[in-house]
Amino acid sequence: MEENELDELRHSAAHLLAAAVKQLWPNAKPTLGPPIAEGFYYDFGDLKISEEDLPKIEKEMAEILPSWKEFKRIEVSPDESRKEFKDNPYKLEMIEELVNDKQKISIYQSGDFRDLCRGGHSESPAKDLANFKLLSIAGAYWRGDEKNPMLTRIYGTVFPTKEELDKYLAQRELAKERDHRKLGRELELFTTSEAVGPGLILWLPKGNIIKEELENWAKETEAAGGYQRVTTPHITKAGLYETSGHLPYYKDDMYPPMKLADGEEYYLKPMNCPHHHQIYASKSRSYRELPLRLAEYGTCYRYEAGGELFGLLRVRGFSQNDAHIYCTLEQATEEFVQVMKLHEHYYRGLGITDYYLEMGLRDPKKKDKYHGDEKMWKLAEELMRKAVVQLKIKMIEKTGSAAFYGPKIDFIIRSSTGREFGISTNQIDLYMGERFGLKYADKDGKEKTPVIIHRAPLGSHERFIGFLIEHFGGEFPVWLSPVQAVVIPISEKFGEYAEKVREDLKKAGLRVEVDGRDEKMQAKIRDAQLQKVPYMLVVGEREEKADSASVRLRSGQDLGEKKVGEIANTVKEVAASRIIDLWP
RNA sequence: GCCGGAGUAGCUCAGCGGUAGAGCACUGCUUUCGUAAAGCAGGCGUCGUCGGUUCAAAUCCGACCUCCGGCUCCA
Repeated sequence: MEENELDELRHSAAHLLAAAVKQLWPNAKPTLGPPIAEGFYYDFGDLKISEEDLPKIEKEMAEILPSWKEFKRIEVSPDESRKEFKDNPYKLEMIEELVNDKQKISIYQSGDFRDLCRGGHSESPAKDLANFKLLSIAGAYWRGDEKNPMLTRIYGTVFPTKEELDKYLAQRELAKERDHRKLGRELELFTTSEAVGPGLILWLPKGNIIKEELENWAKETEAAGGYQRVTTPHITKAGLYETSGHLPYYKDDMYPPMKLADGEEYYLKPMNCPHHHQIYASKSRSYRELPLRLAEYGTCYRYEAGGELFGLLRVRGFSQNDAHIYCTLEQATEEFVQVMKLHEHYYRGLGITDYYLEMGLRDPKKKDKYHGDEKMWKLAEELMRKAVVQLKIKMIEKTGSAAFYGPKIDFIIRSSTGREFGISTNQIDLYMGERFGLKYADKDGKEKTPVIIHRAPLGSHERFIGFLIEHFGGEFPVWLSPVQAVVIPISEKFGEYAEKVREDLKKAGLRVEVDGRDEKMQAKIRDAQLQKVPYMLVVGEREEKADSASVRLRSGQDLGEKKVGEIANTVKEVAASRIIDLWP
């Protein structure tokens, strides 16, 4: 089915939903009901319902549906429409907008239900709309503006066939199973504590292994890419953010300052850039030093609004895979290309194939929200576009989502559950160098201001690991697996041999545990399986005699008996090469 | 921050005015086992916090905190 046909189907289902709601709650005020990526929603004013009402609404929808032979378009005059929707201030507002824009006003009628609508419906709704399902209920601001009243939104979906609907619902279930918050608890990766504070992640030993492995990878990769590592403190004087210009924009999103006895105010750092700029400024720089690439897993704190917090994906404290590249204007595009390639290198390594770019541009109606002159904005955009063109990565544009000091390019990656993660923000920044008075001596002896590239390919540990958990469903590649192998003695008699196998593998640098509990082998396999341990090494009499272990992969595959030396070498190789396969 | 929902054992959840429950996990004993759960026994809790109503509150009411579904926001 064509995309717009699917949209028509979904938009039609939104009408059906509104009809059912009107039937059940005559005072409800339908507002807007568009199709969205995975279905549709309809927003209602003056409707107070809960999830338990959804089946009732579905039933009503099913009852109404057979009477919907078609959508009939009726053009009406402004006055007629004002009269018809006199009780619905939201529709009246839309009518006035249509009148102002000199647009025709149309009403679509299906069965007994009439709705103000510009059209785009299925041809024979009674037939087409059978496979719908209401999914959830939520609040949403009228017109998406938080100053407006809160409406009640009902989400649903519809598909041309029952098979497609079932498939979609199964996918939703899978995503639920893979939710990083659920797996994070079950696999003992991270936790939070009310005593510590919301949005502040406590990494458990197993989660910390993933964090450190990633960090080591980034350090290695970036060292090879010419980055130098630095470390900067977590707090800083308010003046630094006055210089950067962030303070007026982000004061409310920062933890309030600590006031010292001498009157000085210190903030927890919400980003690393200004600190790195201070390192740049610590001595006089020559063009010969450029590009100067300063990298740090910098820990930042942002006081995100309470309702924003979400597992590992939106937190108040996070460690960013951050770096700033100081370079000449001529070097900027090539450096930016390298940064993009670095992203792709990381993604390839983790089997992430589904990603695209989003370019954040200024909202042309709100130019006073941004700093810097027209020329600077145009040039920054141009330099970044030049880089993107070379890489042929799909890019969409989004007006209004630039930083206050320049356009930006975000990488959006999609996990195997379909969830999208905005993972890294990149910029060619022609503004902050000036603002911080950064200089270098050029060939001709003149002082010039460096261009600054901001980049963080792996985003923050928190969000990136949140992504990885869902992407792999907890089945991490061997190099990231907190426990790489479990030795399972089939009875207590082989406990000693199991310990010896563990020692041998430990010597090879692997993370191995022995499950020495007084349980049946089947139970131990089940538990290792639930912990998603890549290798289960079963040992009994045969293995003890042969200095071997029977290898079961978490895929369920039984590789049979292998010499301990071979297992150690193979697993060591698999881990060291950071591949995703378990047994090449 | 806003709308809606929820907080009971480590986890999943039942109980909804009259002395706190189950399964899993945990501990002990029996069992010594060949590729996804052996059996028996035992300990398990300020029922999110504070306040109120009541002879009596996990249960009813209020405020706050935290979490969940969204909205808005994300340097």
